[in-house]
Amino acid sequence: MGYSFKKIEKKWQEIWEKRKIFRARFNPQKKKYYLLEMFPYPSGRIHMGHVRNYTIGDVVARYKILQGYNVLHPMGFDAFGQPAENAAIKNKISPSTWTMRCINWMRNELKRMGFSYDWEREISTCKSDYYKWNQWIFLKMFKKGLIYRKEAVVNWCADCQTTLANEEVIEGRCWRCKTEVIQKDLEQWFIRITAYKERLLKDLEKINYWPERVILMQKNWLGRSEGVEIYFKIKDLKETITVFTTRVDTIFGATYVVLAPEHPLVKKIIKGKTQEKEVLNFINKVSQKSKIVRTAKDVKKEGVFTGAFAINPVNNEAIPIWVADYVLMEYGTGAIMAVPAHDQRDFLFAKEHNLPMRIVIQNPDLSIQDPKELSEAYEGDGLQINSAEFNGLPNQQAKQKIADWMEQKGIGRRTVNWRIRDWLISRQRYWGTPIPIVYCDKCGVVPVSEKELPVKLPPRVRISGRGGSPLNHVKTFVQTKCPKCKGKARRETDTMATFFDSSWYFLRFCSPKHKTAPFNKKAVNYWMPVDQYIGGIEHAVLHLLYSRFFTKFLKDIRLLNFDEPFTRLLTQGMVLKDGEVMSKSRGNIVDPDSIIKNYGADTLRLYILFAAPPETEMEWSEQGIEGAFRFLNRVFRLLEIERGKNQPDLKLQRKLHRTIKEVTEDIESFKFNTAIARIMELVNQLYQVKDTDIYEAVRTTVILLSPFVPHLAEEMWQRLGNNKSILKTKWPKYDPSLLKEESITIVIQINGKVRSRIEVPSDITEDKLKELALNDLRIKSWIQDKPIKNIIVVPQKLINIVI
RNA sequence: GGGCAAGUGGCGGAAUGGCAUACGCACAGGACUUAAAAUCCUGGGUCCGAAAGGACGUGAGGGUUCGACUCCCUCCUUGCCCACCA
Repeated sequence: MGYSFKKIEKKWQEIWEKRKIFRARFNPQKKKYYLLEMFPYPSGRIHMGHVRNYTIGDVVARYKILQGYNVLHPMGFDAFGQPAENAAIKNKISPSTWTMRCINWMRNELKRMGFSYDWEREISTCKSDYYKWNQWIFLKMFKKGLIYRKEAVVNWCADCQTTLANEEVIEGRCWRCKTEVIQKDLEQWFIRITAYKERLLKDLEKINYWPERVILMQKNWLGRSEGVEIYFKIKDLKETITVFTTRVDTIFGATYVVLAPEHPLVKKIIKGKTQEKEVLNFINKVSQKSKIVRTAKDVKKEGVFTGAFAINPVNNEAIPIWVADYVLMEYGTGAIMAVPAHDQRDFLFAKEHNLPMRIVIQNPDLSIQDPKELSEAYEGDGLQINSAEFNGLPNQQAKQKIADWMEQKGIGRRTVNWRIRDWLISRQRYWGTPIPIVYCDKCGVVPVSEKELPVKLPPRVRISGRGGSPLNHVKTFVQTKCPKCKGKARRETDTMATFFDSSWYFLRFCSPKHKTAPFNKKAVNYWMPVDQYIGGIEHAVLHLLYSRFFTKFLKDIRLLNFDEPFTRLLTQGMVLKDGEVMSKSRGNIVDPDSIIKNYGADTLRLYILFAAPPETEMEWSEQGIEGAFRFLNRVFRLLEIERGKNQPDLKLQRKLHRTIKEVTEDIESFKFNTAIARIMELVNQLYQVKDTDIYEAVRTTVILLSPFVPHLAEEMWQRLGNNKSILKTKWPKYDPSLLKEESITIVIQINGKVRSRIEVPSDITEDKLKELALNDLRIKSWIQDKPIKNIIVVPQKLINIVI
């Protein structure tokens, strides 16, 4: 029952489409607003997370349209990727057919939600007119030396049969299938994102409207840390071990050195030593372990002595060199100086293997001098001891002095270490952008020339899911001519990681059909940067960091005139059911389609916006849906209330204008839940007034509601006698003179507790107010004859009498 | 282990130094109806009290303030992010 949402929603969706109401036109005369939501992977069905994300965006888009902005609000599909291959194997259809089917299905679902997209700008990354430009950008980066191929220890997912970027390894597991990731030695393509690390860090300061925690996550991911590189000569060998430390103040306490098992010097220093075999066995054992086992908390740190010694350059002491699994090749130099008295990990390892300790920083609370008395490492500040000429200095000062001294003597150097690695982008997969590279026996690695783009993905490829890149088996693809010497050559068969595709799609939306470049420069410099970006927190590092990097690169090759792509970012909260994230594996999914069918898109939109503020998690409730539906019916019935004779009284006028003010401010600050609550209050009041002409009030209410429930608003708008779309009207303005009440309730407190309330004219003087308060009967009986110490008056609000 | 959020009625949530619990859900009562649904109206933190009214009350404890859900300190719980990061 209820209003006929099915008919109404269909009707307006057709009208919007027919009248091309959301078509965005390039127009430098008009102030632009680029609103973007993260485009979906076309899995086939939209889920509540999508609905929430896109509804939030749609409110902003429609609000900005009513504010008179030239709004760009596009949608597309992040269509390459592995699930399509898995589906292809399972359903015996090609990834392409499967993906296109999913896209069609999803586009329909999105349209049924009534979102204000300019569908003429739709893009799919799996189409060659899109991925051609992936290849083009790849070649530009290649030319600038930002793309290289090298053999490296890489993350390998045995289940997906492909490599993974560091960013795609979550807690030691594949981000997609959760299989434990192992390390493999492979030749792979990398993007030198590290060349941009300083700018990626520094420009975070320019970003003022992102959630603080996203900025922080990016900072942590870049992981800049200042320290000192120290050179340890190896005794009886012409080699040097370089270690990195942030605690150079503890150098005099270094009692051994540890190399990562993968460290290239290990094999050299054990050669011919009695320990050689034992060390090799140990290295072998460690390499068998997956990353998740190796970094597990409760696992004991293991290691072996190499038989070799290193010379501590500050005191020429010979200290033993160990190999241990707690030192990682990926971080720093893959070698550390161990200071067991002042580093808990070194402490535990030293205890386990009976290695010596030396205290060099005095703990001010605990004057232990004998390391045997230590129960744990002391990592705090204190005065230097056992540190030669630096004794007695506070360690933070000593840090600087020791670094200066080491630099002078050439035994160390200040340096900055970063956590971020270069970005591994090759995947041994079919459903992705072919890497535009050719291998020629004569000329070596040769980039495909721009004119030959796109290197098209061949259709009808057998995908087994096993045994490396499927493109390897496609002769017509692999066999090609060398772009340089025209001789026989072989194509690269790896494809690009799909994060490459999504790192610049927001630029393509500005001119999606542009033929001669990835985007039209004029269009992109008009629409960009994205004014408001909306999506999930899960992309806080991966996608957002890569997109920032692409933008900076494209600026450097003079295609863009800005270097940050997203001005504002909103990360929406997840949709929960029974306190848990909605997911297939938990079986607690609510299908948006069934809600649309039973209550309509407007009800779904209203509920999802009203249930919680956009940034926090929201709990799904079927009863909440009922409530939203009931409210919309109540709104719709406003049309049936007969027009009364009386003009709206001041009370209603004031309510109306206060509501305009509050709703406007709430939308601006993304407090949609309270914006809707304010409108509900207004509607409640419209039902209270009797025999009054509420036409104007209803008209305004409908506009205020239109960003949230656009179909219902359009229908009511039309029935109120308007023949143009409500989107062609203007957002209402409030009359400031109507915000002031003529009488207000003042709270009277005694010692901070509410004891009485009085109604007074709003322009009352302070003295008059005090007098009224003190003469209030209830207050009088509270005060009696107690002395009044103080009276605090908060204008328009309260008066506090201290006795 | 480090960092960042958050903790308010039976439930979702509101209030960011000034009336705690707006708005909605659920619940209860009433009106309409032959009846039900729908709709409309009313009620509601807890405890004491017949009532008027009072006491207590925003995870726990302390502090600042005339006044604290809000600011500060300590702790507890939950969530998220990072993590043998040298």
